[in-house]
Amino acid sequence: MTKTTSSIRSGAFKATRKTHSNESAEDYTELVADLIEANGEARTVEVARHLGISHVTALRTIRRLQNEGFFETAKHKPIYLTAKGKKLAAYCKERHQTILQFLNLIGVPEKVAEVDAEGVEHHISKETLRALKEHISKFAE
Amino acid sequence: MTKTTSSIRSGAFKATRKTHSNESAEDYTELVADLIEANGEARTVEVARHLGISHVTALRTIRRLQNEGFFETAKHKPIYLTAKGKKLAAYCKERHQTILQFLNLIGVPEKVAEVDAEGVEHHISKETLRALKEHISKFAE
DNA sequence: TCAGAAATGTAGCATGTGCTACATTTACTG
DNA sequence: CAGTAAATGTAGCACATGCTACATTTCTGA
Ligand SMILES: [Mn+2]
Ligand SMILES: [Mn+2]
Ligand SMILES: [Mn+2]
Ligand SMILES: [Mn+2]
Repeated sequence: MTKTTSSIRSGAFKATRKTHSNESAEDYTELVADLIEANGEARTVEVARHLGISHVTALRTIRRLQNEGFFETAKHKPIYLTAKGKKLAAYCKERHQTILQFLNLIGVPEKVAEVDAEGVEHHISKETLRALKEHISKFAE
Repeated sequence: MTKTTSSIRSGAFKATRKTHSNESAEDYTELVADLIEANGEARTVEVARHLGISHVTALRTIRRLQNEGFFETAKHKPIYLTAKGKKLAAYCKERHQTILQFLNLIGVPEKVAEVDAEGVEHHISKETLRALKEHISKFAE
């Protein structure tokens, strides 16, 4: 008997891996935008503190994201968002909010909702985001 | 002016990183269980094909998961799930299904739903899963 | 102003996961 | 049962992200 090879759905796994490779960009830009709004500027140590990682890891990742065009920064200077970075941050922040709102709506405890939203957000496509929004308004009638 | 340090929510980021470190275990055990059900056995190449990665990467990861007690296997032999592995696979499969069902309910297109579910699932806590189920039954009245 | 604190940066290490190239073993098929 | 195809395994590379230890620069307050 030859193997049925049960369909092969590698596409979803490939997409998930691609999403993961973009997660830092999403979390870092969103966080940097928040810090700038809250403190007037974003500094590496502060990014590290909020992410719960060492300042060295934050430094290196910020440098990579600068090379990829999300940040602008110089030695011993604060971190600025490029237009590309601002756009990504704004999209992520809005998406993050929508997800939190949804989790809230269906009765997930606040603390848990915050954790789940932080992980889930990166995997929510534009289509699902739209569906979530529509569902929220429909359900909150 | 001293920095406001805008709350510090590093807990959610830490939890997300921990979740990621467990993702392979979840996807691999679920997939291996599926393959055993569909084909009678699970082989490394087949796992690799379904995940869309090289057989070498699959081999190495399966070995790690064996050391962590999810699989049992020997050279040139198929992959078996331990009790621990079976338990994880069953939980993940059920959760995966629930999420797909929910995405379907709110009108996300099939293909997109499959991709989103594959990524999102790992970040859905027991609390959110329960809330999702309740919401599904409430909404599908 | 200037000494100590805070921030930034470098060096070097680890782990997980991705790859190709090549070797060996097992399975299938004529 | 021999020869080929498929599966498995090894070696060795890359990259992202985590860490500590230590060096240097900048900021700050007495
Ligand atoms: Mn996040
Ligand atoms: Mn976020
Ligand atoms: Mn998955
Ligand atoms: Mn899954």
